[in-house]
Amino acid sequence: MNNELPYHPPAAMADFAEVIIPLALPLNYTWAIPEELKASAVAGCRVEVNLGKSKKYAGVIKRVHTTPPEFFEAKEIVNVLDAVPVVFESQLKLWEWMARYYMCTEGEVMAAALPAHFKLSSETILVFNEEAGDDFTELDTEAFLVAEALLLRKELKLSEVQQILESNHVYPVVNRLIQGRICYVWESLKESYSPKKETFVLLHPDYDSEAALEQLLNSDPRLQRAEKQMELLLGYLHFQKTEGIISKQALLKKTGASDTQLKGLADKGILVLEKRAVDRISVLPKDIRINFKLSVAQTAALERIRSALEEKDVCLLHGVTSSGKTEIYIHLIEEQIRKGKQVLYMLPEIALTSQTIRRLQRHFGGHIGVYHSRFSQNERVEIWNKVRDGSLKVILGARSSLFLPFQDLGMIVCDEEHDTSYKQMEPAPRYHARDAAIYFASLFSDCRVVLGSATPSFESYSNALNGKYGLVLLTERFGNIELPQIGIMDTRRYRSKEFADTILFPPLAESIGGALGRGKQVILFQNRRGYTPYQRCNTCGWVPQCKYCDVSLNYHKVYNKLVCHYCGTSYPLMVTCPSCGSHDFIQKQFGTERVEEALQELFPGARVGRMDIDAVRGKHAHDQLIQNFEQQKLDILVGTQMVVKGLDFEHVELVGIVDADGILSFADFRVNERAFQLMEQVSGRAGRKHGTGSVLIQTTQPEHPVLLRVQQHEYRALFDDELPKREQFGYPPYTRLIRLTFKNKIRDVVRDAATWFTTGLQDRYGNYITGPSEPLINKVRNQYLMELLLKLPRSTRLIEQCKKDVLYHVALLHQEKRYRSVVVIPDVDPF
DNA sequence: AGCACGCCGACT
DNA sequence: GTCGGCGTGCTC
Repeated sequence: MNNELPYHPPAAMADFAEVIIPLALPLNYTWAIPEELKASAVAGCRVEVNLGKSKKYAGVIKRVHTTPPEFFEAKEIVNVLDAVPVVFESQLKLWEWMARYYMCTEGEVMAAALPAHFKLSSETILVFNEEAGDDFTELDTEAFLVAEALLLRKELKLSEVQQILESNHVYPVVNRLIQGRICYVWESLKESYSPKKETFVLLHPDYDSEAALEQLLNSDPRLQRAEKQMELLLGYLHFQKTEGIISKQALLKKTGASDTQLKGLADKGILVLEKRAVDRISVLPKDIRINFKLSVAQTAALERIRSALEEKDVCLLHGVTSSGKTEIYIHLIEEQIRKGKQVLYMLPEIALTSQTIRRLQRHFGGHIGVYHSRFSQNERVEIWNKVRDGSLKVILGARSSLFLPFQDLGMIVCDEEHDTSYKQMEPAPRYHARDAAIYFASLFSDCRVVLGSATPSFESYSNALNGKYGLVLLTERFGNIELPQIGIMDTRRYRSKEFADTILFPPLAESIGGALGRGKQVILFQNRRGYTPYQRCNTCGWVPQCKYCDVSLNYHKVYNKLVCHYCGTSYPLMVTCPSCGSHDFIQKQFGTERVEEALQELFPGARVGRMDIDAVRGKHAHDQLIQNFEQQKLDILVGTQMVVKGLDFEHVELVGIVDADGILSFADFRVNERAFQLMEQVSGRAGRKHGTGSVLIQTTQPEHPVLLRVQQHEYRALFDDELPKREQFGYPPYTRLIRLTFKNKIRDVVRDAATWFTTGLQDRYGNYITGPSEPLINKVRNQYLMELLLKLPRSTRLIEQCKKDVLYHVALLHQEKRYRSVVVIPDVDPF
């Protein structure tokens, strides 16, 4: 990897700019810099450019130079949109690296990196041609309607034309209007970030002097008969003295006055109402408060991390659940802030609850900023700017926070580093935030990475064992709480008819009852959402399928509908079987909703909460649910993966894993690693503060080796069990994977394309190719799929070469007429 | 990603 | 005959 940036000539001399456009263009385009913009067109700034016939985009200048393009005439940049670059050189380097490593375009990276509000949209506007007059009799009905509106309004957005015509197909009409010279088209870039405005109350400058104010209060005739207004004014003066500037909202709330009273004072010119832009991010005092003591074990771990980071760029902290890793991070973060450096603290999206945020804020106050997908675009722009100008020192964020414009980064913490949500699956860039973070850190002079997990990914763990990363172990739970007792329960004992519909078998049911009886809480983990996986014809066994995807539909009880979990399409319930005409449908039961229902039958008094994407879809629903459980307003929490993520509940005594078989039967080389991580993490939710908790696992394979490892909390042993198999079958960490997905709406075409493509790679990479094969789900959104897996030895040179060859062969494939429309999606390090 | 261009089926 | 469906190629 070449980290050297090309030499930048002084800005004043540069005539051309290489610009990244937020599109999947295979290479960056060049625009000419007009004389008047030469001073302001610098790398990292956004520019407004024309692309194609009429479209405008806001792109980012990657570099400026003096080499005129050979094969085309460069168009001129229309405008420079930023006085200060929105991104620094290090972001541009990260984008470039990501595009190369993950085989996508820089434009795709840019689209993912920038908050939507920086990616200005071009909005077509129709402008009325004044010379057209007002005789529209020659026009057809539709064009007439639009012309009338234009005559009246002079300008119309394309979206407004759509409204007028009640149709999305307005282009022909617009074309006719342009042909008839009724209007012309104007493309304007619209800045969509708008600062939040709040109305503030000020005293009119006439009363700035003590004397004038006194006169106003004592003898102004306008206030003599307005008792309420006088009251409000006095209230205002009081708050102004104690709190300085006050907003209208706050004033009215504190004084209990009405809007009318305030307006009265404003109309008399005594008070002034003024709209001002305010920060959306509430400002906390910027102090650092470390008011806890590390345990002996934590202190030792902290020391070892420090010394490991003197030699290595990355250190893996392998600490059992509840060992207090966060406190260690807090100390590490504090050191960086004191040095004036910035820190990025990454967590899986779902773990970014207000619980975690508040915890960090308690220590770092206003130094900390939070960045994740539930924030509005306006909020993201504000955080972006504060990271860029250095006023935020610590960012607590999900994977996309890696893209923030850090200038002086001293450390990146990647907590729960094994978590698969660090990998973006769809769309491009399909990057892994942990791996990209390690590259990103290398761009700064002195920036280290700390990875933390109770169940490290095998990749990271083997990097630690082979000395590439430092390794620090923390084997003791904070406060010396013991790890939970894990019971494995063989459900094959309950095969008789009477248990046909049972999902919570007697031992688990009894344990739940016991815990509830002691006033304790219970978490039940069920790996599947929805009520039941499918509806099935009881006569012929037919199962309803999605029209666009090759999957069975899931039944959702709340909506009383069938839903496809791949494309989201919902269908009404089946009444008649299309295959045999029977009306007898059964619902094979499971899923979180079914567990919830079983609980209500067994424990009618218990307060049960359900946590899965369906139940917590709203913005704050997830937080709310956690809070309710935390405050013991709920007794039992039933959930999918979501309950696993870094939550800390004091009163949970029992964790039940309803169906371990489902977890153990995934068809993936990583099943065992995953299953262990999942079960170990769920178990970690038990007994975090008051005594030992217990875990009960329901399974039909009680002798399964992974379950035995889980039972003994033997991470290392599991790693040692699994690694030889990885080596034998050529999987990570011994190899690097690249998965290629082929997509087309004709099944035979994808199949042949995949085979044709594979043949092309056979010569060089024959030994490393698995497939092509049809994936388990072979059709999604009406497109048939084929997959090819490349298992490459870990030689950077070979991998780089292979990526180039793959792209070249994709180009060759597209030269074949039959395969022209086959889409090939590379996924590097798929998960 | 748009959007224009161009080539085949069902309509005034 | 043409209107409009979508498959294909191009944008500095």
